Amino acid sequence: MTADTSEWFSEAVLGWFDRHGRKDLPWQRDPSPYRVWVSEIMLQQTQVAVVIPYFERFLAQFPTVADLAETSEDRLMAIWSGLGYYARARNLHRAAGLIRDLHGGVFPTAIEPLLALPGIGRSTAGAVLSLALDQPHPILDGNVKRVLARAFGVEGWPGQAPVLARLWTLAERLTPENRVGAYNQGMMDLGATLCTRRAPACARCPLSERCVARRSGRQAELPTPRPRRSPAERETLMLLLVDPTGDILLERRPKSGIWGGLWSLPEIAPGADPRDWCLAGLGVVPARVEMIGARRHSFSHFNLDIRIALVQLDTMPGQVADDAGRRWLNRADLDALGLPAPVKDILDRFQAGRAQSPVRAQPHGDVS
DNA sequence: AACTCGGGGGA
DNA sequence: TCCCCAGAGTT
Repeated sequence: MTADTSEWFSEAVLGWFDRHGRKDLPWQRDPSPYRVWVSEIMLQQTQVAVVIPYFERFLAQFPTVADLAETSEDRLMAIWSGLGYYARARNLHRAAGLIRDLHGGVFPTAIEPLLALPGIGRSTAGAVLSLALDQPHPILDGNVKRVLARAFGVEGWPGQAPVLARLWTLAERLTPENRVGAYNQGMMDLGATLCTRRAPACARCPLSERCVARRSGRQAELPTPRPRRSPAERETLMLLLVDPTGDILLERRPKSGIWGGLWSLPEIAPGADPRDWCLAGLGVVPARVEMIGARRHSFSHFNLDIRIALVQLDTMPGQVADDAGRRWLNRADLDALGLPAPVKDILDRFQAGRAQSPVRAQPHGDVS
C-alpha cells in the first residue's frame, strides 16, 4: 500500500465521520479512559442499543474505577446480569483491583500497563487510548475487520492467524497520526452503519470508489465467514425448590463454564429423581414434585434443553444457611442477584403465576 | 436457524 | 501457537 492510499483512506473516513459519525453516545460525553474502557468491554459482546442502558446503570453504580474496585462481586453481577460473557465482568472487577493496588487508583494511560490488565487486549487498549486521549494506536474490532477485509480484498477467516496479522498490518498503516480517536470511531461507525455484514450501503460509503469488494462484487463473500460446526445437544433438569415460606433455593455456579459465577437453580441429571436430591442435599422429603415446563436455550456451540421440576417442601430444611454456595431467597433478594437470562425468565414466569394463584405454577411452554 | 463479538486459557 | 470457549440479541 502506498502512502497516498493511506492518506486518501484516512481522509475519506474522517470526512465521513465529521458528517455522519456517531458523536453523542453516552461514553463519548466526557470520554475518560475509565468510561471508554467500560463501554468497550460491554461492546465486545453486545450491540450499541443494548449496551446503552447497561452502561448508564453501571456508571451510576460505579462512577470511578475506585468504586468498581471496592464493590462486591454480587453487586457487579446484578448490574451485568443479562449481558452475557460473565467472565468479562469478573475481569473488569479484577482489573479495577489491580489499578487500585498497582497504579494508585489512577487509570493507566500507556499501552503496556493496559495490556497487562485482564480482559484488555491490543484492540481494547488501542480503543481506550485513542478514543479517550487521542493517542495514535490502531484498533481491530469486528467492524474494522469487516471494513478492511472488504476495502482491501483480504481473503480468509479473520480468526486465522495469518489473516489477522494482515489486517493488523493494514490497520497500523492506515491509522493517521492526527485525529486518531475520530478516525477509529469513524471506522467502527462505518462498519456498524454502512459496511454491515448483509446488504452494505455501498452507495453512501466514502470508500466505495476504491473498495476491492465493491469493485469485484464480492461484498457478500468478504470477510470470509467462520467455518461452521454442528452444535451439540445437552439436557438438564432444573429444580425450582420452594420452602414453606415461599423462598426459592439458588446455587452459585462454578466460575468457569457457562453462566460462570452466577446464581442459578440447582441442576440434576435429566433422568435423576428430585426426591433423591432433596433427601441427600437437604435432608427432607418434598411434599410435592411436579414437572412444570421445559424450554430450549441455544448457544453458538450447543443447544440446551431445560426441563423444570417444581419441588414444594412442607417442612423447613436445615443447615443450608451455613453453605455460602447455596441460598434460600425471596423475590426481592432474587432481583439483587445476577441470574442467567433463561433462569430469570423461568423465575419471573413462576412468580407471576404464583401471584395469581398461590398454589399452582404457570406452565412454561414445551420443547419445540 | 444462523450469525456475531475480543480475549483467556488449555492443549 | 493453535484451537476452543462463551450468551444474548438480531436478522
